[in-house]
Amino acid sequence: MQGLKRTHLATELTTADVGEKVILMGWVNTRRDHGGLIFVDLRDRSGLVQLVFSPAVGGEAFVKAEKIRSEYVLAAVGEVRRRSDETINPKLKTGEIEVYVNELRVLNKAKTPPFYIEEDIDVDENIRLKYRYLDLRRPDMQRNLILRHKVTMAARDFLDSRGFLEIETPMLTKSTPEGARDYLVPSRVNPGKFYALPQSPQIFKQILMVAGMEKYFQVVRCFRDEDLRADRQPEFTQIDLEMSFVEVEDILGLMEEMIAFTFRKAAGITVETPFPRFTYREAMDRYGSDKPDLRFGMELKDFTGIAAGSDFKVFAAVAVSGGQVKGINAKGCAHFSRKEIDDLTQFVAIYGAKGLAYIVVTEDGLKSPILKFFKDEEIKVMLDKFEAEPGDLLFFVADQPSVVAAALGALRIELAKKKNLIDHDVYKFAWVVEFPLVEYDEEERRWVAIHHPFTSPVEQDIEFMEGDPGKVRARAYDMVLNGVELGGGSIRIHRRDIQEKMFSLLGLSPEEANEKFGFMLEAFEYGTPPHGGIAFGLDRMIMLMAKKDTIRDVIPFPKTQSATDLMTQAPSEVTQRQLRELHIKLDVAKAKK
RNA sequence: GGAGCUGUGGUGUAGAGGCCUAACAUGCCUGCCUGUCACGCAGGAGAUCGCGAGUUCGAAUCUCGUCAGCUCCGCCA
Repeated sequence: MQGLKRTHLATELTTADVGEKVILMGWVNTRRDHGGLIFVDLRDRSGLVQLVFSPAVGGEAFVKAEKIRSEYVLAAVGEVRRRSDETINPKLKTGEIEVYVNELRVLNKAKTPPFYIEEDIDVDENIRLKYRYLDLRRPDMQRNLILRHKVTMAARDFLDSRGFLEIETPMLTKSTPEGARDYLVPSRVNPGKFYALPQSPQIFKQILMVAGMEKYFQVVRCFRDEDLRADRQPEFTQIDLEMSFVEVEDILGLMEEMIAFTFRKAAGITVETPFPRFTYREAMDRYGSDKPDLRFGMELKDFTGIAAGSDFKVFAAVAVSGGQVKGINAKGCAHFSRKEIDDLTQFVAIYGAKGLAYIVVTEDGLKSPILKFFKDEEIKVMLDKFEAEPGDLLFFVADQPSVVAAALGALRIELAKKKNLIDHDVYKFAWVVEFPLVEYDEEERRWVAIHHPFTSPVEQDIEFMEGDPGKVRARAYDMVLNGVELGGGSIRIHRRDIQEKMFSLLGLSPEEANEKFGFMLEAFEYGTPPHGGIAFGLDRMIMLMAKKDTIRDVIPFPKTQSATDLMTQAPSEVTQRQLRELHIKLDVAKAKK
C-alpha cells in the first residue's frame, strides 16, 4: 500500500465529508468509461461509493483508470464532493457524494471472475462453491456472515449475563454407540485405535455439571457422518448449554428469553414469549409432525372411528387393525385437476402412503370415488369435522399411524406452499414436550433412545421402563420455529440406577455399558447435581433469520451433498507414508479416477 | 441404499431427429464517447452441447451407462 492508510470505508462517507481528503481501499465493482471521464464503483465490506476519474483532477490517475478492470484491488486518494442534483443516485447509500481521485494505486490485478459479484445471482452451485471466495464477496453472503457473527455475539452476551461459562470440550474424543455415525480419526501413537469427532459435547457437558461448573455453554462444532440435506451438513455448529439444579420449566423459560434477546439484538426481529407448547402426541395428532409449522392452519382430522364401521374396505381394514384414517381439508382447492391430485398421490407415496382418497366439495354437492361407501350421516360427520365448505378438497390417508402422520404432515406443508399460505415474514415458535423416551427399531430389533441415552424419563413413567417402554415419556423438549427443529434438550438422568436401567432398556449389557460409559457412570457416583440442558442448531437459526432455503448459504465453506468441498477438493487421497504411520491398510475396490 | 430434477461459449438461457457452419442476453477484447451508475454506440473473439457407448443415412436432440450438482425418502440419539 506504499505507505497509504485507509481513512474511511466506502459507505462511511456522507455529505458531511464534502471537501475532505480521503483514502479508500477496495475492489472495482463496475467501471463506466466515458472516454473523457471514468466512473468506478468501489466496493468494500461496507458497500459502494462512486469514484470519478477526470484528466482535470488527476491526469496520471485517469490514465491508470483506463486500464483497471472488475475486481482489481485499488487504493484511491481523492476528495469528497457533493454530486450535482441531477446526478444524485438514490439507489446508493452514498449516492449524494462521489470521490474525485487524484492518486490511484492498483494494489492488485484480478482475473475476470466466472460470475458477477452482485446481489441476486443465478449461478450453478458447483461454480459458487468452487470459487467460494468470490461468492462470499457478494453483499448477500457478507450479510449472512455478519448476521451469524451478531447472533453468536448476542447469545454469548446473554449467557454471560446469566452466569454461564464458555468452556471448551475435546474434538478428539471417544466413539460411543447410539446415535449418528461417527467421523473417526486414527491414532498414530496407539496403533489400531481411533478417536471420534464429537456428535455433540453431550457427555462432557454433563461431566462439567458433575465438576460443579453449574452453568456451561459453548458455540461448538459437531460432526455426524450421515447423508446431507438442505439443512444438514456433516459439520455444523451448536449453541450448546447445560445447567445444574434446574427443572424443565427453568430451561424453557430461560431459552425463550435467550432466543427473544438474540433475535431482537441480531436481526431486529420481535419474538413473543412465552411460546405455545404442544406435547409430542398433540403435535403428531394435529400436524402429523414433531416440528409443526404454525404459520398456517389445515390441521389433520381423525376419522378412524367412522372408517372402522364403514363399507369402504380399504379404510375399514386399516382402522380395525390398529391403523388410522385421517384427513386434511385443502381449503379452496376444489378446482384441482385430476393431474394435480395424481401428483399429490405420488407425493404422499414417498412417505409410504398407498393411496390418497379425496372428496371434492362443490356448490352442487360432493364428487368423489369413495362417496358410495359411506352412509349420509357418516359423510355429514366428516364434513362437519372438516368444517367443509363448497370449494374445498378433502384428502384422506389410511395406514399405520407413523405413515399417516408422515404423509399428511408433508401434504399439509405441500398444500400450504402450493396455495401460498405461508407468510415468510412471521416467526412462529413452539415447544414440543414430552417426547417418548424410546422407540422400537424394527431393523435393529431393539429399543433406541429418541433423544439420547442420558435423557431422564418422566418420574411417574419410570415404572413402565421394563414392561411397556414405548409408553414412557421423556423430560425432553424441542424448540421449533416455522416447521424447523431449532434445538432440543432434556433433563438428564443423574442417578446411576436409572442410567443403568436405561442402558439395559437399550440392550446394552452391563459390561458394554461399562466399557463405553464407565467413566460417566463412575462420575455420577460422586455427587451429581440434577441437571439439564439444550443445544440449538446455529446454522438453521441463521438460515431462518436470513430467509434462506439452505444452511449452505450461512456457512462460509459448506460441503456438497456428497460431503465434498469443491474448493479444496477434500476429502482426498493421502500418501502411503501417512497411511503406514497410522497403521492403516486400504481396502478400496478400485481407486476412482 | 433408493426416487426425482438439472447439465449447451466465462455466466444465465433457447434449440427436442436434418432448418445447427448451434441462437439470445450478459460478460470478455478493440475502438469511439466528459455525468454515468445494469452508461451508450460500433466491431470482434469465444462452445467438439458433462463424459462414454449405442440406435440411425444423420444425434445437442432418442436409448443405455457413467460423472457432477441439487431436492427428497431411508439415515440423522
